[in-house]
Amino acid sequence: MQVKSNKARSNEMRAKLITTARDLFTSRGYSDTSTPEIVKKAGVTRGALYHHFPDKKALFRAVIKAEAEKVANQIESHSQIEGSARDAISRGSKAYFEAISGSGSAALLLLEGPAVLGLSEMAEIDSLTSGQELKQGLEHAVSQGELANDMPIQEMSDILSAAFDRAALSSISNPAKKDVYEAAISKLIGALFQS
Amino acid sequence: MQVKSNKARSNEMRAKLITTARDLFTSRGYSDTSTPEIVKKAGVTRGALYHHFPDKKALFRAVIKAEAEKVANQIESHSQIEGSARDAISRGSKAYFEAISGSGSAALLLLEGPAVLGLSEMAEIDSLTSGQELKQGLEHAVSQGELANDMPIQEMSDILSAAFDRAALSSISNPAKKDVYEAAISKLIGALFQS
DNA sequence: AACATTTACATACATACTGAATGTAAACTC
DNA sequence: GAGTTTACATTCAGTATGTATGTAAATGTT
Repeated sequence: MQVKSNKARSNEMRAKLITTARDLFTSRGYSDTSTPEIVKKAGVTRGALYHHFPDKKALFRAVIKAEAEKVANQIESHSQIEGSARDAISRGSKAYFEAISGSGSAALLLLEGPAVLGLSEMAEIDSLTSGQELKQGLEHAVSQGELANDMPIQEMSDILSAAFDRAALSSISNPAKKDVYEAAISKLIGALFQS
Repeated sequence: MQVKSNKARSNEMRAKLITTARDLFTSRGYSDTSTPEIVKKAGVTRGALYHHFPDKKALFRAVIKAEAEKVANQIESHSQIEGSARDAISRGSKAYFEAISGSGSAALLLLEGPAVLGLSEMAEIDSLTSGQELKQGLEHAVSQGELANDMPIQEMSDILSAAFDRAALSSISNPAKKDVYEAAISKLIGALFQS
């Protein structure tokens, strides 16, 4: 009689490694977190880690993907598509702002991720999770005539999301100014729609 | 009779280490560049490196500061303070965009720097070099009545510069779209001033 | 149900890197 | 010009990554 199936064992091991690594990467950063530390805290050996992940970077990638999905889920649960396109974007950006600044892993997603995996891979991960929402919002706004149709949607969405990311990061290192950053974002969106 | 003064030796050694490290950090990133590699390419030993810099991160910091100054100098040589505040900001942002995307070390300054040194230290370095220009431009615009006086200048400058940075990075990984990103930035600035 | 094979992991090892300690020749000080 | 400091080179200790190997349990086969 078997105690546990291989698939279950693997899933549990992967989950344990990912969540443990997440905590350490979050508190100490990628390069200052060693694989011996991770496995020690997880109560396993490096053999397990290197059985499931080809290298340390792959574990990091898995952590980033899991976190990106968490953020995406939280956003989705707070987004409705009603009212004007502008309102939808305002709500969406606010939801993103809250989700990422409350996630406890903003630095991971917005600083370490791009540096370790590169911008293009991060963009790919984002596009699979939450990155599409803003772009779709802008598309909708253009199709509704709320924005000029010469708007470069992809690129504007790209640079706007960078502005949102920075607002979230700055809010975290300076919580007293969170409202001001939120206001700055609102102003920016408002300006875009008024022009 | 002495051949070379100590001060000169030190300056030359530091310069050699910094420029060599710059090239390697740029092409392979911070963590994938080892100090043995750096000193080998520079034709010296690790003793020299650790004599001049307390650790690898300090060398990286010196590289970043040198690059930030380069960018700042290039911007300064292209900036004039004439015309409206809005025009000044437009020209300034364009100068920044050109300087950073042509510097060959955009990824270093915008991706590795924040991840390795942290956002707050990078903000400090920026403030000593080029980071003040946008903020001053916005201040000027408010004082001239070109922008509403309830504008949160510091925070808007912060998130706008993040948008500029992203535009530069995206332009580098997708050079065909450079003009479009430039246009997106112009549009964003224009929107801010029109509202 | 018995045997063969694959999976999941632990252990052991080779290699490489960081940073500190130590040594030495040249430059500066008085 | 003797003593001290500076600028490096060399050596060493500790630790990290990734790989090779070993082993027990699970799974597949007949």
